[in-house]
Amino acid sequence: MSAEAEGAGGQEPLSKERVLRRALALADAAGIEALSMRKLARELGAGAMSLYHHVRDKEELLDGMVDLVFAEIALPEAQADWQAAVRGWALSARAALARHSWAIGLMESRTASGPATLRHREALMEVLRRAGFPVRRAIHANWLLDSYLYGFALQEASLPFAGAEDFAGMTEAVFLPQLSATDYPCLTEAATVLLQEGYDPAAEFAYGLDLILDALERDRRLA
Amino acid sequence: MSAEAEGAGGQEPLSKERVLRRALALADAAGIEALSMRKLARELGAGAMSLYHHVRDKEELLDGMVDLVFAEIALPEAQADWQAAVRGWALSARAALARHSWAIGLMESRTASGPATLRHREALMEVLRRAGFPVRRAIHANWLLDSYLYGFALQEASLPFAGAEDFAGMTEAVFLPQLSATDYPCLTEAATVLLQEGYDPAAEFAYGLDLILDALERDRRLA
DNA sequence: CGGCAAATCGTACAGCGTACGGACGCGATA
DNA sequence: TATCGCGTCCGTACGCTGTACGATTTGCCG
Repeated sequence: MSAEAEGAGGQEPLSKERVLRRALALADAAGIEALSMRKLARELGAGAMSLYHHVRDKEELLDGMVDLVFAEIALPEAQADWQAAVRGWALSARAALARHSWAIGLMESRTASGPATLRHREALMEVLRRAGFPVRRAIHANWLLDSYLYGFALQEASLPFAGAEDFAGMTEAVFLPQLSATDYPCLTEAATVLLQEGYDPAAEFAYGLDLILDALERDRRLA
Repeated sequence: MSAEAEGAGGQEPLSKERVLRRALALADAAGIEALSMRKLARELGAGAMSLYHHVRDKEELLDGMVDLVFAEIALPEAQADWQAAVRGWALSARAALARHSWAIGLMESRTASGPATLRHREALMEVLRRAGFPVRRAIHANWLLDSYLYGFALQEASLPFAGAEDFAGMTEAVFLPQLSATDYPCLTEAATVLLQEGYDPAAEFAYGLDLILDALERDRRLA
């Protein structure tokens, strides 16, 4: 069942790359709290301490995993329409963070950015500068976009359901009864509406993103 | 040095309230990773297992701590100007999350909202509904505002420096050398500008917040 | 073959969350 | 007053964690 089969033994030699990829897979499958050095080593058909020849710490492992997630994000394409470039990048980033929902929670404790993360920050900043944002406004825009992206991912990760089908059942069975309709009228109203119309994280994200992009374009024009 | 002095013994009896407050103080002082049940109990002048009569799990402890932080946030005042109401709430929320920077990282793993958290969500939704947002748009606005708030707090928490004075030294000593100016021209440009002008998280937050509030007001009017 | 460096791993240690069961004090009941 | 139940407290123990240390194995070069 667990993936360490890969033939009969851990033949292919360990490497940072291989360790990181397995760690990512394990976190995806069992959650970040289930990722321990011993379990990871077992999956790789190795002893626990062998991992430390490819990774200084568990911290370094986690750093690498986050950077791997960022490497999945499509870089913003250099094109005439800066809004389209940023939009594509943001949608891709949200999807990646949703695929690996443990990653966003790791970011708070991680202070050093990996190469993939840096490359994205650089590319985004370049798009903004090219679009005509002065440095200072480009910085503001960058903070705003990153904040929205990370915050949305954080909320999405902390939702108690995974897919759209879980949503209906969960809301009806857990949320609404728990919510006193007299204490929280507006929230219950919102929950019932969401229950009827369904809930699509990607669409929700796009809605706010477009609002922000419009606002930034106005900001750019009067710069 | 550690705060368990409080006289000569742990005279005042334990209570969930007291446990939570101490836990919050410990996390503020030593970081969330330093918060263990044993250490917390020692600070309270109690045995480790005594805590479990006031808290089911460490999970429940963390839930309670997060809710305590939310209780520090000023509820949006019901006033004519919905933008001012939301603005005050958001600024207060960002400040609280910055005071307890461990809180935002906890949110990813926490799915159940405490009473203080629920009250804020309800109050914010009520302000939006009263301002004339239809249900669906109010939900969008709520997601957008929460996302920006949480994302900003997350970024602020993951900055490698604490105050404005650390910032200058850190940037000069760590960031810029690490950043190859040829590989990351836009980022180095941004860093040098920030270094000159200084960096104020509260002001940065307000900038993006006002952009969002303007965009939402436009959204509201054409609803 | 010898030898050396890199890679692997067994053992051990301190610390973690917490299950379990016992000890204590206190108000209600007989 | 004696007994009971109950809420609170806590000592001990178990299985797990990250990882320091030193021994062993492996692979390559002469």
